[in-house]
Amino acid sequence: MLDLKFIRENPDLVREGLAAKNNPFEIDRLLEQDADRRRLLLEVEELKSKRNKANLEIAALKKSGQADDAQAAIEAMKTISQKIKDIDEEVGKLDEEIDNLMYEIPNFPEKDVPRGPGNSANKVVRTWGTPKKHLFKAKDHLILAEALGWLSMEKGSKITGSAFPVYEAEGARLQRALISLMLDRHGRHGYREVWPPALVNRQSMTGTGQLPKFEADMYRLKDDDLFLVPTAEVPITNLFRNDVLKEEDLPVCYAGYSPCFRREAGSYGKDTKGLSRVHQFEKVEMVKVVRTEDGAAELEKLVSDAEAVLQMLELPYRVILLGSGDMSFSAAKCYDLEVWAPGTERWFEVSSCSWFRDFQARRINIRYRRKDNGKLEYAHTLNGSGVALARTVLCLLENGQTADGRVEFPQALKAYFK
RNA sequence: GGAGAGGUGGCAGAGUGGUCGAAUGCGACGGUCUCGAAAACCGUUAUCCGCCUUAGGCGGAUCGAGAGUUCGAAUCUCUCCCUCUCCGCCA
Repeated sequence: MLDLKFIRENPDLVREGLAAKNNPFEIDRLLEQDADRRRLLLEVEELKSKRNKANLEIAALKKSGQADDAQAAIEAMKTISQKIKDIDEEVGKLDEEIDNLMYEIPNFPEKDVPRGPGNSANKVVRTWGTPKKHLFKAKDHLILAEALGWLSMEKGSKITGSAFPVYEAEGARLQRALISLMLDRHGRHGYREVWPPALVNRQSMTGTGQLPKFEADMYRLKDDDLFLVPTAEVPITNLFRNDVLKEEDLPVCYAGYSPCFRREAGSYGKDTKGLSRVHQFEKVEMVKVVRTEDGAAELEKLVSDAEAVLQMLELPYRVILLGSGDMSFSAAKCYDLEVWAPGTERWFEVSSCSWFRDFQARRINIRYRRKDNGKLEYAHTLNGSGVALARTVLCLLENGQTADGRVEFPQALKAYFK
């Protein structure tokens, strides 16, 4: 969430940012409630101050045996106490309303994020490799992999439901190999490997912003009020919930694998062929907690760490800086990595790298202590896929296919097939 | 799943209705002493919010979370969460 004080002091800046994000959130009501709250606070705190003083007097009177005077003071305090209770209740109501609003206000984009509705302002900032064009008629990954016995959507729908892929033989080993390759590469570059739970509680989902707005997109275990993680971002970022880190320990970088579960409610029939949009996929996620002044630079590093994986896999890709209208709720700046799939003949998003500024840290209370003055400060958080398996597998299959229906894997991956 | 114990400041640990934001010890930081260090001694040692303000000051809140009783709650009552021990079950 944003800083209420910041909104109070920079209402125009916030208005512009939210409008650019295609979410013209009405902050006037919020500011009014905030003013009301502070007015009431002033009033009730004065009463509480009075009460605290009276309490001391009552205690002193009782101690010195002046029971009558004490009783009179107690009687006098009854009305004040009642008044405090009433105002507190009002303040409490306002607090709740303000809180609810605060949770619904999206982050505003950085200044250098191109403005525009929807994906209209998205910008390709660089490309790597040349999109492959096979000399033969390229198959799409589904036909290819089903023929090889590596993938079955049908078996998945029999045992679970639609869009739950089953991988077999080389297809299954490919999953395992990719996870290892990615974790190894990130481990060599300073990311601490972590294997988080795939189920998280409501608090964690709220902390990283999936709740309350997107509950319908999540799988939920009703009896325990637990959720299947949509990304390892949730458990890994929440690892730091309520923590106070030392400035010297930043940046902290974690990389972890988790299965990712997405209900994709409302998107039935939209690019649902094969592996392009599934309810369960595997992903290695990178998460960083950094100093406020390092956020921008760390985002660039994060993107290049995700790119490194694609380069190892010899997959041609492009880097897209998302325009203001296409960014997620919590992001301040975001890059997507898209890989060309010559069979399906389109680009697939296999990674999304975001910088949240202190938006997440504020929700979830991740702070760090400054070394020079000992002050506490909200940290900046970032995360990025490094990278998502299902679509990467899709791209590996379609890029690596041969005229006779086999698949040639990149050198770096072969080491993991031994 | 059953039975029991417990959650207090960075840690250990006292506190069962009234000058308790909280004794004491340890740790950390600053200082005295020392060529330097140790020891000893002295001092400091949370966070959030609001108000006035240049520094700074004043006030409020916080003892797992929430609700309640009371003039007044770390202390009493209720609900929830978590941790530990024993038993059962299990990979």
